[in-house]
Amino acid sequence: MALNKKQEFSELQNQIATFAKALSHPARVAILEKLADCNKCICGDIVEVMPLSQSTVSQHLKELKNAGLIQGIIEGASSCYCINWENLEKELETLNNIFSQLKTKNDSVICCVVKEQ
Amino acid sequence: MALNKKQEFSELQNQIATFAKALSHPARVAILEKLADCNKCICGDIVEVMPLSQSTVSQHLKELKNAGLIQGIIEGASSCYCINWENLEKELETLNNIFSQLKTKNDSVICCVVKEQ
DNA sequence: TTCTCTTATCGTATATTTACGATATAAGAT
DNA sequence: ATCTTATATCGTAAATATACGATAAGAGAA
Repeated sequence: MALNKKQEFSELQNQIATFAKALSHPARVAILEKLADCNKCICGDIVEVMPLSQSTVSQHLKELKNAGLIQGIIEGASSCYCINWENLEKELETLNNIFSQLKTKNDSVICCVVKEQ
Repeated sequence: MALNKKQEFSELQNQIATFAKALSHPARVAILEKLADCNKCICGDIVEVMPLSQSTVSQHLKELKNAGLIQGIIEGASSCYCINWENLEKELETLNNIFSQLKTKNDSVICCVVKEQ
């Protein structure tokens, strides 16, 4: 079957999973690094430094855009991409917050003791 | 085709992608929340609160374990799972570090200007 | 207009992920 | 020894992701 059970989880759980999924391929991490690095952010420049075809890079760009982590604008014949820092930092904060909350909870609880081996 | 190109990316890019992939399904986020919350961490307790079958939950637990985010020990007939905070926090820090470094770089650069629309 | 250049999308093949039921395994109870 | 209980693994079906070449679409040059 492999039915989609994602809607059975909370909004927040899905939000974190969606953000993480956007970062779950090294090519997309590499694209974000390149976008932060280059001062023109032209699609072709990204393709040039990636070990992937133009169409595959375009697909990864689309996924990052859908996740809200980057923005793209058309500049004549080419497209210019930028990191959407507002969203990216918001997502990062959500991720950090949830784990620091969990840590606090976990510290006050006697959980299974893992013996050193 | 769909050849695996992951080894063409850097160690760090792959490390981040692997961590993100572990968090890229809401069920695995839910498991981490449950592990932080319950004070017994028995596999069956997790299965009970999840909208998934025992075998599927077991599979997700295995992935979290492979990513180093949780640890499991056998306690008689059942298994007890715990969050591996040391690894989890290390991975989170790596993620935070890379983006704060990128942000610093990006701030000093004239990137494509996105017009407000 | 026609040619070229750039990027997005389509079609498609393959790989991986997700999900479940069935089964194996191992511990504890009877 | 047999039964039960708990969990991991196997087998498998379906969904999704990854990757590429081909093609479409739109801009700018000739």
